[in-house]
Amino acid sequence: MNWTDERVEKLKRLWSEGLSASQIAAQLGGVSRNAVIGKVHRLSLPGRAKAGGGTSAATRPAKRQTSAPRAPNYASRVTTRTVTRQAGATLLKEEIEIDTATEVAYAPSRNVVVPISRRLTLTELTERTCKWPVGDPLKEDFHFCGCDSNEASPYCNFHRKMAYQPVNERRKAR
DNA sequence: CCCTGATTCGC
DNA sequence: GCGAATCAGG
Repeated sequence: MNWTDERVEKLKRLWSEGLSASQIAAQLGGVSRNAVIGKVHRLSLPGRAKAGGGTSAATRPAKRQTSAPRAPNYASRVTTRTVTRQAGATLLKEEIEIDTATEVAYAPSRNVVVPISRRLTLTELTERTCKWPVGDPLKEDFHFCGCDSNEASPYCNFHRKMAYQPVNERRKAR
């Protein structure tokens, strides 16, 4: 794969947006993260602040609403909470709005923790990321859960249950 | 072990 | 110019 003008432009754009080299490589396709870094240097693009060691890129805060089906006839309060966590390639710092009614609807078992989606695109999935699709594939917003899938399953703990458990198990558990 | 960017150097 | 290997760090 050679560096066409389009690919170079895309590289510049994504790099300036703060995506990591590996993420850019995934989106461009056909190149390694080393190739991306090498190209960045050759283009004399500004490196990441903090010379001499990998400072993680600042991932832009993505405020998203959890638009899940609302439980009817339930008074729903919306709480806002800020969550920060290091998730492998991505520093996630997002303000999330949680509809309490939605939480109940999707987490009927007291032991289940609803994961926060890493919002990965198809090319960013690895062998240990949850491949549960989120949203409408025809929409821009479409992404995959991307949480740690614990090696055995293609899904994370939560979505594995979603995938393999019949709906009626939720009733029984309660 | 996962990841990050930086540098080197044979091609 | 390119990028794998390597380094150095979180």
